[in-house]
Amino acid sequence: MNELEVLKQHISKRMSLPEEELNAFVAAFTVKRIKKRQFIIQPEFIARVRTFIIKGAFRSYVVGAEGTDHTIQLAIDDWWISDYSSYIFQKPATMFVVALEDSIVAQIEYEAEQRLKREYHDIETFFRMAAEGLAAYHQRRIIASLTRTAEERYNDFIAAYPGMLEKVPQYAIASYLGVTTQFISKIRNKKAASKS
Amino acid sequence: MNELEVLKQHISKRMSLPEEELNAFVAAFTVKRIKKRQFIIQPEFIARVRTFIIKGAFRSYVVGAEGTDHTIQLAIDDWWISDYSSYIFQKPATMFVVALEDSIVAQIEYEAEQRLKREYHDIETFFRMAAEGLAAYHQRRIIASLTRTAEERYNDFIAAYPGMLEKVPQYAIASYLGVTTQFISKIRNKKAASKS
DNA sequence: CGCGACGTTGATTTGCCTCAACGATTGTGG
DNA sequence: CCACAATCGTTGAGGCAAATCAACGTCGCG
Repeated sequence: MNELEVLKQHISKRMSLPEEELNAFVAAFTVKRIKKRQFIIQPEFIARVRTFIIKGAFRSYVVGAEGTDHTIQLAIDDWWISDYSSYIFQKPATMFVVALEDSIVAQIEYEAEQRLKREYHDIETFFRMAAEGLAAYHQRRIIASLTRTAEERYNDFIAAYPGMLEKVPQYAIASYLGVTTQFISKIRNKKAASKS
Repeated sequence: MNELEVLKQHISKRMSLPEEELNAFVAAFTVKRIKKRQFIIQPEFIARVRTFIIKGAFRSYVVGAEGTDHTIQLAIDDWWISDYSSYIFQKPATMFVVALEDSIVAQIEYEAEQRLKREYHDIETFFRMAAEGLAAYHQRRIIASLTRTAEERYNDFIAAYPGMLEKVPQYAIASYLGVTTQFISKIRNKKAASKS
């Protein structure tokens, strides 16, 4: 039970729901433990659940034609992760989603989510707002990729998500930003040099 | 009235609504004519309306530090356009949105949209699905920018949106794809050469 | 007609990648 | 619990995709 408390607070911070409704919502989730390097989604399979991270870290990525992988999302405590398109449209995934460390998550089945949204107007609203926030977030990332250099994007990233630096390996951040790990490395030691 | 027919069909294609609800929805929109080069959104101002394009073409863009502009969205008949973050969060815009040709649009006020979503569960659902679709669309663009070369992105773009090529000037497409017009030009004449 | 908007072409430059080799951790099987 | 292998990050040399700079052609429109 206790672990779902985190999810409960995540929800009520965003939207005030009547006690009964909040309980019905949270009750639809199942807590699960995921080991480091374990995949929760793989290409070809349909993402049947939406995953909330109670504690831990995940990375979603696609593998390009040349075999290099590209990070689509990085997520730690109190975030959601999935192959979004696969989950929303219930079509085969194109991404991998893997745990970067031993994690605890809460998952809701697609059908259960649909039922809740149908039954409770407020929960429909909750997911509408979540989707809007996600669209806005994606758009900021697009703007950053169009307007900023690799070095600026790295600095923006660590300023915006300081928690990520500790939990997430360098190569994941590099590939999220669309640069090589070597280049990140060069940025870092340039910064270190300029500080002394 | 007649012009709102296009909007009506756009909505009912995505979601079947009871006649009464559909009418209430469409009635909340106002038809407007916008001249080429006219701005419907500018930085600093709050985007108070969501705009559906009945006929025409628009471009939204931000101006980077160095003064060059970067296209965030291109939209033609049967699409929506706005400074999304500004509209959703009712905060000052950071983008320009400008008509690329004389256009006819249908606009809904933020408050009216909120009221409709509160009153009709189905309309809440409509906007939830719209936001999800947008998030998925943005995500595809992010994946393209991470995994594909400029040339591939250009070819993908014209394959996916052939209608854009005719209505939208080259420089707008270039800046949407994150490349220069010169580079697009080189791609095109390379393609022309290989065809002969 | 003349000017501004739009596109083209070629020469040069650059931000970031690739390749390669090497430390420092972390993890794991014997 | 040690040894050896992965995993992860660093450093440097060389290369390339796409940008920048510059000059010119063309169309549409006031």
